[in-house]
Amino acid sequence: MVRGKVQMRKIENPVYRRVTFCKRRAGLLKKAKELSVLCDVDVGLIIFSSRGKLYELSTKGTIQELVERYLNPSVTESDDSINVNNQAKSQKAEVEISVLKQEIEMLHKGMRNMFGEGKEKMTYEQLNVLEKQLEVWIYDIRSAKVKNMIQEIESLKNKEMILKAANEILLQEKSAERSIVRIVEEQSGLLNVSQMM
Amino acid sequence: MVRGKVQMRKIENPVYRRVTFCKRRAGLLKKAKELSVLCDVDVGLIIFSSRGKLYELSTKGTIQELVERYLNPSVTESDDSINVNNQAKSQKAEVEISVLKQEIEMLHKGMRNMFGEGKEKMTYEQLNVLEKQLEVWIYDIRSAKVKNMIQEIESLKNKEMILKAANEILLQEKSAERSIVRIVEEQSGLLNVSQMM
DNA sequence: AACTATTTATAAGA
DNA sequence: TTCTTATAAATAGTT
Repeated sequence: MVRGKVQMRKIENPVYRRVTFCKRRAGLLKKAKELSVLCDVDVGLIIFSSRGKLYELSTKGTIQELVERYLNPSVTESDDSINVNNQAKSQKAEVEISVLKQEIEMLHKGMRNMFGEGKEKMTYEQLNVLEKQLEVWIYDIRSAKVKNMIQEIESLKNKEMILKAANEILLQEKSAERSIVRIVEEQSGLLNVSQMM
Repeated sequence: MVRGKVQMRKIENPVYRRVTFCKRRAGLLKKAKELSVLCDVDVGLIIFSSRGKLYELSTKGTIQELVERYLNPSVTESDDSINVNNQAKSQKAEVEISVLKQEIEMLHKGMRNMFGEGKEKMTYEQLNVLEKQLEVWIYDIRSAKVKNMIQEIESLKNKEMILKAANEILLQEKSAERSIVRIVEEQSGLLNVSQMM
């Protein structure tokens, strides 16, 4: 029988783990079907056991079709820009993902720390004070340091753009001067002027 | 309260149906996560509401990856497929972002609940401990975010240096070519070559 | 796989 | 939506 709450972490004993997997898997599949029937929605569910065995349910078509149905609606772009745009998107997205992951990591850490100790007593008053404090800290971080750094980044990006433009102009001028050299060479009958250097 | 068994068929009243959907969906997602954690398995779950809204969970990578793993155990990237792949990546990333955002939302919710429910418990002593932990937490967030920005700044500074060096080289080459033009002018007896432009 | 003491989910009500 | 609460359902530990 059930004795106390179940700790939400991997069951280490492989026998118990397999039994629990079997029971809960059945329960999950049942619940998924029920949701689909009761609420008239489409549900796809895939479960990979640790040894690669697959259990799946999809209440309409195949799982793949469900996934495609999710992935497809959001794409309407001009043909030309799709590749570039996709790559840019992909990169931006990767950055965003890493930022979000960090944020999650930090939140997890914070939660763990808090739940580790924060079990006993604290007045509502005290909690309010603490919460305010937290908000102030967050505000400080966001508005002060981050702002500064964003400015620096912006300024560097500007510099980069200016330098790139300068480079382009220099390259153009250079090629123009090369043409002059070539013309002069032709007019003066000299060959291999560059050997003079 | 629950009155008698629930009939396993579509709930006709749209209001009840939506409420039930909301509750059972949350339950199903929770159970799916629990199964994943307790039994160390990978779970993918997609739910389409009747109005096309999507709710999804995937405990490892994206749902698409899970599906791919099912359909296509060994996926290697051929040159041809890079574009397609970029698009897929971009979309995958979007899915992942939505997942991460959901997770963050949940964590925030958890935090709020903690503050909301922790009424009138916790001694002053424990409050101090918690305060210290919050400080640590904030510090972590700060250093992580700042680290990211410092990296970006470093990378931009590098770019700047490279561009400056490139500029210098271009300038040198340009002036060298000018010299050549001058020499050629002198040797060929031509004047004001620049007027040719 | 079957049995139950418990926990967990959730339908209905607010 | 969210919360509360009575009841149904799921399931952990045991046999």
